[in-house]
Amino acid sequence: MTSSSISTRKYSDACHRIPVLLPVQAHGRVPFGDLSKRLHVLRIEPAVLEFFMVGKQIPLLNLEAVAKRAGVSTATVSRVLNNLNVVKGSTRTRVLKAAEELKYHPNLHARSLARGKNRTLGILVSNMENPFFFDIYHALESAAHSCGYEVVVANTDYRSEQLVASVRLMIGWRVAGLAAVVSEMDSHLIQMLTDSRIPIVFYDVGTPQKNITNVRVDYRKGMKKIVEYLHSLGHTRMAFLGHHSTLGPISERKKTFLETVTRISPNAEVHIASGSDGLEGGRLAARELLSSGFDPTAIICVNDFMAVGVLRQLRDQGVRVPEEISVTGFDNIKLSEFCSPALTTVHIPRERIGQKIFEILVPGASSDRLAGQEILIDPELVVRESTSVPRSEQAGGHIPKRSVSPAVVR
Amino acid sequence: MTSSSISTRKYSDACHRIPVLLPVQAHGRVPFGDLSKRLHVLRIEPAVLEFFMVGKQIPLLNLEAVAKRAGVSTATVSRVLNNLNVVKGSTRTRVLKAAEELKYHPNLHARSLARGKNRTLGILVSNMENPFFFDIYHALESAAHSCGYEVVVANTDYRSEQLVASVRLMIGWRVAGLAAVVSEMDSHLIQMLTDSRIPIVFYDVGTPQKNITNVRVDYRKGMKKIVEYLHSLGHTRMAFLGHHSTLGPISERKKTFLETVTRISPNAEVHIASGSDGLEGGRLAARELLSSGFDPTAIICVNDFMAVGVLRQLRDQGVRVPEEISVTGFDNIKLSEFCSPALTTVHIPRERIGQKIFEILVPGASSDRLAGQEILIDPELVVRESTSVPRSEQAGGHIPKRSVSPAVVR
DNA sequence: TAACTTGATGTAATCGCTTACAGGCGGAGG
DNA sequence: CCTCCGCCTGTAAGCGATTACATCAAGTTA
Repeated sequence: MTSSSISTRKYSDACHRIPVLLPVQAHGRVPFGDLSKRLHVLRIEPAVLEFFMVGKQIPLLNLEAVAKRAGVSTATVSRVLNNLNVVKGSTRTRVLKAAEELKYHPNLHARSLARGKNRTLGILVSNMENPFFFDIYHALESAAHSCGYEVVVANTDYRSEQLVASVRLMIGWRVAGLAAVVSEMDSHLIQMLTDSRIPIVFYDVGTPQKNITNVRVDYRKGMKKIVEYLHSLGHTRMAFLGHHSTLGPISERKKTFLETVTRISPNAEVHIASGSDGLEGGRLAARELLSSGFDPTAIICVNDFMAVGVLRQLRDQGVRVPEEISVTGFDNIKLSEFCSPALTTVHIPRERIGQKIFEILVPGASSDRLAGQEILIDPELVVRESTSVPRSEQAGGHIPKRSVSPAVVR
Repeated sequence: MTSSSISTRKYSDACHRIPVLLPVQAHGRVPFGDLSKRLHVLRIEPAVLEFFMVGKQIPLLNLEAVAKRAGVSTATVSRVLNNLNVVKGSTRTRVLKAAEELKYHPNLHARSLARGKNRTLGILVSNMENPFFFDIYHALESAAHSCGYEVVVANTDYRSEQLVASVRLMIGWRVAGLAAVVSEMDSHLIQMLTDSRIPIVFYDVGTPQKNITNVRVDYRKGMKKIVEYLHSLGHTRMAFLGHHSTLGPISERKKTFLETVTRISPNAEVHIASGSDGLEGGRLAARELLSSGFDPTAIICVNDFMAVGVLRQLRDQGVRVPEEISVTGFDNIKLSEFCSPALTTVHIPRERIGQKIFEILVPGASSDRLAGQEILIDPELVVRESTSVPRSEQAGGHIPKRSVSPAVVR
């Protein structure tokens, strides 16, 4: 104990978290600069201090505690908890009892780290509020749970910076597989995912590669079915209502619409309009469309959400559907069956897509080799109440016929 | 090299994952039992074999690789990546360059483990498809992201065994805080969560404790507003449509309905009916209600989802809303604004709830001390198109008045 | 210049778990 | 009886980060 010099230099890497400077004493004098300046560091707003003082989370029990209580080694406890059947029955029950009494829950981070792998899948979706995305997520999760896998979701809100953050997160979590069901993917991110060597499934974006599979729905076929159906009813003045997205599926629907119309109904008049996604988007777009001078007999919407917004707006303006204008959606979300009038739309089998994604991501979940391929899924036309023969034909004395096409009715 | 005895006994704990038994040779003879019996173990279905052969995930780069490339120690790399400003500028850029080139992503499991804490919050919801739950989740996530926190969701599907699994998972992940926005919580689980010492927020269940906060909406007040409003319009034959749930909020709404009716309108006739949750539930319940003999002038639904189902069913049966029957919902989900007629309902401020939950869970996010308390949030009546004076009054020559009550209109 | 501080970085312990490997022990084979 | 096998369990080395402490050079004070 040399009382000559007590130099308590306290240095910590974690200074950004608990920035405490202890007073420094050397030869009994105040060294170097003004001490009060340093102590100032300690004068922190109470709220801020509390924020910084978020200490280590009180550690829960660990394997060792259980092992000690059961009188065995950590290895044995681990073996019991992992259901390795190499442990003697009596030891096993003793361990389980100890774990139960201590209310032990294994630390999954430590487990993932030690195992070097885990049973967690990630899924990126643009908008969980949209039942379309939800259904895929839900089907994926069901399949996963039945095989002991977990699923973590990231909702990107259609914001690409959020998407980047989510991708980083998923890679950081070292998920065993990742499903990207988003519309805002760009090549830079695809590269990042490829590099990560995590098995990936893209929905509707990109091309298959080594660890990348592509699941896509044949939108062209679906849009063709709609246009052909409307054509068979006799519609010639059609408006297509899209939304502002330059990306794949959306523009593909628009393109197919145009192609099909010009092919099967060369004399048709066509109008293309856009709004933002969602209910309000459809509503506003419909208002603009009706005041634009173009007088459609049918409005083909890029998805059900917009279509429901359109229905709402038409109703407000006193336009009867389908007598005056027919409206169609796309996706067949649940809502489309319950809005009024019920929506004629195209069904996309979300459950099958989610299931398929799981089979692709988890090797051994399916007997087929699916990874690295492109998987195409067929949509179906669903005819409900929002479409009928156009008003000119009705005026001409035709009886509105509903069973014109061989469409599926559900 | 003793050629006398080559005993290659291969034993591995991981036998449940890669159950390979190598042939055993001792003194050149086949020992103990029939060798073919053991080799049989090797004869495995190819698919199964592949399943078991899921090797270690190819390790991504780790800190050490980056450190080596940059010519520094792992400590320095860690300091750079954590933005500790103790590192020299030139070193810093060198490290960042190396990390970039190697496409390094830190392993978040290792980070959580080493730090003993993390910035992840968990949220349990009964049904993400219900926009009510989604909105809370979404608000929570927004608040979290703006403070560098992540959010993981677990969807329990109203299944209690799923809830138990999710709680286990969250505890295993050592989330920094957990929001339980579920209706199927039981005391056993609450105990489990209390024991975990994780900060918890319950929505509408349980009582505040040490690490448990309770956020609840004053449903009584909301239901009172609805009944009073209908009463002021002149309704006297009201039906309440609930769903089969013995739990808190649902039965509370029913109870308050009954209390309020008997208090302010003692002569009213009342009918209580039930269905399952959701659109179909409402639809079926409405059908049963109408064929029950009771002839209501107003149907008060326990939530908007059921109300929309009811609207749909009434429309199918040719009953006009609100002229013949008024319908009200509860929650003010987005759909209630877009269905037809737009629904009179009670607005629950989900954004504020989500935001509040974050402030409670993360110490320092708010200046108030919120943890361990009970927080009560006020709902508001939203009058739209689905309610009006009852038909008897209309027949009596009254002019339907919309502005009877001081309700908020949005 | 001696004594001390500061800045920048390396060394190594640690987080909680998994699992390869090393015994100990009892029973079967010869 | 000796040998070997298989069952069961313990020991200890990782997994990939964080961070307390040590170190060393350069700068500052008196």
